[in-house]
Amino acid sequence: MARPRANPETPGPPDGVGFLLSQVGGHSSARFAERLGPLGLRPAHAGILRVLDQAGGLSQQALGERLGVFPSRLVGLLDELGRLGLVERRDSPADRRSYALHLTGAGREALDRIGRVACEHQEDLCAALDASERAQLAGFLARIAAQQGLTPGVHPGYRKLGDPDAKGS
Amino acid sequence: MARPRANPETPGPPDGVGFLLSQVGGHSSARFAERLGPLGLRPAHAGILRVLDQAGGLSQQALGERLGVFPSRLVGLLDELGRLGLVERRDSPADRRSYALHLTGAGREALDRIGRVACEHQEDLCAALDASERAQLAGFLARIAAQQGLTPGVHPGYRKLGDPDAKGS
DNA sequence: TATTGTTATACTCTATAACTATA
DNA sequence: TATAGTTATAGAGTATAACAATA
Repeated sequence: MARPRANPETPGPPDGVGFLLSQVGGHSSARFAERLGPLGLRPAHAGILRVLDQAGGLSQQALGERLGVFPSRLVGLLDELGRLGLVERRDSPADRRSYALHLTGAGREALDRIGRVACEHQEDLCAALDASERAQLAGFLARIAAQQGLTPGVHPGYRKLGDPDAKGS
Repeated sequence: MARPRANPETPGPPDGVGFLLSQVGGHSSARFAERLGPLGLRPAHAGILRVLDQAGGLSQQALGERLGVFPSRLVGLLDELGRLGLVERRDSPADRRSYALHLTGAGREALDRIGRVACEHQEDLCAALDASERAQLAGFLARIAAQQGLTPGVHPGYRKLGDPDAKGS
């Protein structure tokens, strides 16, 4: 009764910012994953390398908490990174139960390659925008991310269940 | 040898537009899925309802091709939508193998509810931006989507493998 | 013989739970 | 008893392949 709403070119929310963000964001994720494939890595690996580059010596638990990954999942990811020689599980000096995670030299090189891949990716993705527009877009997205409480540099794909900060209801 | 590159506040691509799009886009997808939960629907259902609202009478094959979904996956999704009474599989007049898919009245109502949910979602998501900025953002995203060859209104989450248009290499 | 939709199967990914060893 | 990491198990989701009915 309110309105028929059928077939009116769908002008409302379906083409709104919410959907466009999901759509273009999903495309960006998929394309980045494709570009990472030839390096033998997935996006989850890249995120770990990045964190360890900034904060070497983390334990698996600390790393898992920072990214929002379950410990059991982290085991496999670190196994793969170890097999590729990019990350080392060194014995922790104080506590013999835990490891101190460190990037190897090859790990830092891989991170450089990932950075170049990310640059190419971004270049391709933003081909429709000039430099000033890209800066504006980055500003908008960073503000949204901050207001929504997203952790800088941490992809929500890591977090699957059980937010630690559930104050909403 | 080139550069140490360790710990320099990560100024380069990691905080670039490519990552921000993935991050905020993933967040948008996750939050929208949460908001859809109480309606008993997932984003994939919403996309189907939307297409059928615009193009009623489609066969499952035609719908699958438009969205990039495998036929076998579509069966389950349409079963669920049928069970909820939102979509009807009517007999096709010409070809008795295929169905003609139609939204029911309840399906159109559900689509209205989804529209309201999407509006709330977008409102919450863009709280950091004023109206003019949201319009600019939407413009940027629409231009990127068009240049990247994304189909309007179709989420890349449907497409999992085997692009029909692989002309790149 | 080709096509529409379906069912059956297998595979990937990830969370939950049980377990080992240290503390 | 509690904690770090691991292994084992199970569940969700989805692609591939085999199938029945119709063309």
